[in-house]
Amino acid sequence: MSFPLKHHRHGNCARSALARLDARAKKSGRRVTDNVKCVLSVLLSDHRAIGVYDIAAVSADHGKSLQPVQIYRALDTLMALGCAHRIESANAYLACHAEGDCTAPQIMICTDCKRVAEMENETVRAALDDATHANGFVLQNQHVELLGLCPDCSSNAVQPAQH
Amino acid sequence: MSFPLKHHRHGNCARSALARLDARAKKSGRRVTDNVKCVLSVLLSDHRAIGVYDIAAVSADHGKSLQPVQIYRALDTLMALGCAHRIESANAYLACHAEGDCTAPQIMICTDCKRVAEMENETVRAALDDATHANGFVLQNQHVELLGLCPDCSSNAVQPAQH
DNA sequence: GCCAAAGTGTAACTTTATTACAGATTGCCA
DNA sequence: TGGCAATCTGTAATAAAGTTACACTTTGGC
Repeated sequence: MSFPLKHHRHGNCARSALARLDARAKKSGRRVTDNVKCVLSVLLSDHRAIGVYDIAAVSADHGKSLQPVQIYRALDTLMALGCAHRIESANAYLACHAEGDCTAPQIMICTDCKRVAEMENETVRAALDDATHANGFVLQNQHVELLGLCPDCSSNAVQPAQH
Repeated sequence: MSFPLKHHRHGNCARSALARLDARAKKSGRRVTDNVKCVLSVLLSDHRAIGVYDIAAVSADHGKSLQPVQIYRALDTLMALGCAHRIESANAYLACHAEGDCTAPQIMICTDCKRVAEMENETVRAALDDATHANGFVLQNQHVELLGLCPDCSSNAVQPAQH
């Protein structure tokens, strides 16, 4: 999933993410509890990564007060179900917007507007497999975080009058 | 640079890393202060990543007591000179063992013995360039951290008697 | 309706990283 | 050569991120 269009119907993409959570939880025998749903809703409110203590603040604003440990637990569930990702370089978390299984996404992070987009590029995956294999390394898991400018911000950058 | 052989001459690879630090500092007009040299020495003592508070402990054992902020400052210098890398997924730091400029390494981390190796694979780099470009994303910087088993640990895994 | 598994809530605490600020050192050049 | 700006140092306090411990509650299967 690439960067969303400026005026995309965000309600739809949030709704389908919640539906995926339900489906996957059922399949794996986990419960979709209030806390989990609440944390995912906060993550879904934006295509940006958000830290745990900010999740707590937003969630408190919405009338549901959660302690850090409760949010970490909810995030563990969401990540186990592939419904959220952790951005290592930002100590922050992100709702997954991919339709299918999204186990090893490459994550693009705009250094300007902070929006985040995932992709699962087959060529990148194959190149990483080959390169690690050539070193005798058995690849199990990966964190690929790409920093740069999203389409909107890079076109603004060459037209500074629009800032 | 791939995983070191078990009995490689570690003194040599540490010495050449310190020489690179001197050369690069001279070129960039920075000073190689005691603190910087001390922190790099600690990093060079192992092909594993080490956290700041552990660097402090090791360095104190060696008779040089450093506060966290002093170590963070030294690491900033080392990273700016390409002599150290941060492992985002471990909140830990690593001496760079590459000979040339090492601005965007792919880092392999053994989940068993914790040793770390860098590579700068051209095919991976090109694949990431292409994939981001196809999304209209201007790539500036990247964190590629690959978790798995190093050659030694993966061969042990299929011969459990050797554990 | 009982029981084990899973989830909740609260508190204290550990680990990682940053801010603030006053003082010392260095290298340049006037 | 001595003064000054830039850089580096040391200390303390604090912020931010993540974990542990533990007693309690809910849930779903039998």
